[in-house]
Amino acid sequence: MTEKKKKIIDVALEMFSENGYKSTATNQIAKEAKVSEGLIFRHFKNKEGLLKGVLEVCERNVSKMFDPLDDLKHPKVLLKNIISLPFNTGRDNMRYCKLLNKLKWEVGGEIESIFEPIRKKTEEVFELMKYDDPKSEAETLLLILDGVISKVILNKFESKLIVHDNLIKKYEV
Amino acid sequence: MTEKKKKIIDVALEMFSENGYKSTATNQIAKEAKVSEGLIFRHFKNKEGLLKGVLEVCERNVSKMFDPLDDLKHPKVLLKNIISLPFNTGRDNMRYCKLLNKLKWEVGGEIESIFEPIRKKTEEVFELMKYDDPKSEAETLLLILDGVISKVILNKFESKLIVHDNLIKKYEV
Amino acid sequence: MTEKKKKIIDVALEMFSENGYKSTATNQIAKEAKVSEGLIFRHFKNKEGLLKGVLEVCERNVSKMFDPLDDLKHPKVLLKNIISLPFNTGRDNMRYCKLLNKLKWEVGGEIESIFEPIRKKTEEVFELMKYDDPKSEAETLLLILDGVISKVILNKFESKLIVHDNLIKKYEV
Amino acid sequence: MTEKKKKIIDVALEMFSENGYKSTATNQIAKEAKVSEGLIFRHFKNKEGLLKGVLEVCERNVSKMFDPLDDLKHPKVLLKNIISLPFNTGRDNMRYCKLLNKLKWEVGGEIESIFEPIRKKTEEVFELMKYDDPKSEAETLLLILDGVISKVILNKFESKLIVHDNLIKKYEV
DNA sequence: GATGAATGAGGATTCATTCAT
DNA sequence: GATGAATGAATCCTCATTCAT
Repeated sequence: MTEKKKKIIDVALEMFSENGYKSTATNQIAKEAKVSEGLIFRHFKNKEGLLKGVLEVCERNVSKMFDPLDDLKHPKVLLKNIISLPFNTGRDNMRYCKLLNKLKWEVGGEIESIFEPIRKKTEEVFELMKYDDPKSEAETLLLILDGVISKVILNKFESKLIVHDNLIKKYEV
Repeated sequence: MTEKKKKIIDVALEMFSENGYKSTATNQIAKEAKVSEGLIFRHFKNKEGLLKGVLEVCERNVSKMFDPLDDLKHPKVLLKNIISLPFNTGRDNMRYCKLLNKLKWEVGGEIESIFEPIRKKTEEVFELMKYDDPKSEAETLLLILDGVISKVILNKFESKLIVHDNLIKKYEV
Repeated sequence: MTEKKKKIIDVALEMFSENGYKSTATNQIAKEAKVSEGLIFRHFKNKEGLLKGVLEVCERNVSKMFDPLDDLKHPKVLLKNIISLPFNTGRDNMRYCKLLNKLKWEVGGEIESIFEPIRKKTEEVFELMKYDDPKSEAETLLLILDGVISKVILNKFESKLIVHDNLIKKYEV
Repeated sequence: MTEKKKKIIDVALEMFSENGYKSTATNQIAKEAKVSEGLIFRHFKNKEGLLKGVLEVCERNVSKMFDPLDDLKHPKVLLKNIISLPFNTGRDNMRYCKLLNKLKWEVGGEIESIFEPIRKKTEEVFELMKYDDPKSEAETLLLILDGVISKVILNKFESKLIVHDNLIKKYEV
C-alpha cells in the first residue's frame, strides 16, 4: 500500500462520510488527496471499488472499538460498557460510524454484519443475566444504541450525559 | 394544484424515498409521472424546489400521524400509544418517514422541527407520571423510537413484536 | 392595438436594447409586461415577429429624429445640426438607437435603410457646400457620427462636449 | 497548451465572432473542433471561461497590431499610420476586432483597456504636433477610427479608399 | 506506480412555442 | 382577446472512466 493509495482512502473516507457517496466526485477526492484522478481508478478500478476499500478500513476500525469489551468478564460491567460505548466515541471512530450510517441510508448495503460480534456479545450478557428473551433483549438494546450513535454523529443531542445515566439506570448496571 | 403537479410530487416522493435525492434523475421522475421534464421545472423551478414541495407533503402527513394521540387523556394509555406508534406505521406514512430519514442523512436539512410536537407531548406525559427528569426522559424515549422506526423502514427487524412488548414492559404501561 | 400589445412592445424594446435579443427570454418579457406568455405569441406569432414589431417602432421614432432638419435651409446650419444630432439624444431616442446598434451586431439585419434619408440629406449638404466628393464626404461624416452615437450609448465618453466642438470646428460650421 | 485546447480556442474565436457569444452553442464548438464537448469544460470550466480564454488571445493579438507603430518617430508619419491602421486590417486581425466589437455590444465587458496604449500614443502625437487639446483630439480620432473599423468589419463600406484619403487630408498628413 | 488529457453518456435547466379553456 | 398549463428540443454542465505516456 503506497502512501498515495493510503491518502486516497483517507480523503475518500472523510468526504464520503461528510457529503455522502454520490455527492462526492472522484475529481474532488483526487484534488483533495493531491493525486491524479487516474490513480484512483488504477488502484480501485471503480468508484464503487474505492467505496469498498474505504469500507474495509471502516470495518477494521469499528471492530477494534469492541475489543476492549473482551477483557471484561463481569456481566454487569460488560453491559455498562456496551451501553457507554456510543456515548464516548472518539473523533476517528465517529467518522467511521458516520460513513457506515450514511451508507446504510444511501446505498443500503449490508453493513449489519460488522455489528454481528457486538450483537452476539450483548446477547450473551443478557443470557448470563438471566433475562427472559436474551435475543430480542439484545436487539432492543442495540436499537437503542443505534439511536444514540445517530444523535451523536448528527450532533443533535441535547443532554447526552443525562440520557446516558438514564439508560444505565434502566438496565440497572 | 393541477393533476400533473400532484402526480409529479407523488412520483418524486416515491423515488426520493426509495433511491435518495441525488440518485433520482429528474427525467426519471418525468417519465414515471408521464409528464414532460420541463414541467417539473416550471412548477418547482429547481430540483431542490421539487424536494421542498415533496417535503411539505411529508411534513403535513407526518404531523397527522400524531393527531390520534390528542384524544387520549390517561398518561399511561398515551405513553403506550406513543411507544406503539412506530411499530404500526402504514405503507404511506412509512414512505414519508423513509424520505425524512433519508434526507436527514443525505441532505442534513432541519427535519427535527416536525417532531417537536410529539417531543413536547412525550415530555408532558413523563411530567404527569412524575418522572424525575421528564425532558431527558422524553429525549431518551424518542431516541429509542427513532431507532425503531429506522429498523422498520429499512426492514431490518428480526422480532418486531417482541421488541415492542419489551419496550412496553420497560415503561410499565 | 390593445393596451397589452403596446405594453409588450414597450417592455420588449426596453429589454432587447438592454440585454440583447437572444438574452431576453419571452417569459421575462411576459412577466415584466404583466401579461401571459401566450399573449406574446398570439400577437406576434414568433419571438422574431415580436422583434419585427419592436423594430418598426424603432424605425418610426428614429426617423422622427431627423424631421427637425427639414426646416433648416442654410447648409452650414444644417450641417451643424446634423453633427450635433448624436450629441443630444434624449432618453427615448437613445433606447431606439441602442437597440438598433445592438441588433446590428447581434442579428446583422438590414438596419442601414433607416439612415438612408439622413445619408442623402448629408450628401446634399456637402454638394451645396461644393465639397469635391460629396458622397464619400457624407460617408465619412456619418461614420464619425456612428462612432459618436456608439460612445454615447455605451456611456464611454470622456469629454463629450469638447469632442463635439472639435467636430464643429473641423467642418467649419 | 495541448493541440486540442488550441483548436477549441480557435474555433470558439471564429464562431463567437461570427455568430456571437450567446448564439454559439458549446456542442457546436465541440463538433467543429472535433473534440468532445466535455473537454471544453475541463479546460475552461465554463462557457464564460472559454470566452475569457478566447478574449486573452484576442487581446494579445490586437496589441501586436500596434507594435509596428513603435518604430515610427516622425509625428506626421506616425499619425498617418494610425489613421491607416483600420483600413488595412488583415483577415485574422479582423476576426479579433470583430469579436471585440461584438462583445462590446453583447456582453458589455471592459474591452476599452486593450486600446489604452494606442490611445496614449495618439495623444502623444497630437501633443508633439502642438494641437490645442491633445487628449480630446485623440478621443475624436479614435472614435472616428472606431467607426471605420465597424464599417470594415461589417463590410458596409461603399468607398473605403476615398474615405481613407478623406481622413488623411483632414489631418493633413 | 503515476499523470493528466480526453471521452461520452447522462443530468439539470432554459426556452420558444402550442393549445385547451 | 387572454390565460396558463404543458411540451420537448436544445443548452450548459458534471462525472466516472479510459488511455497514452
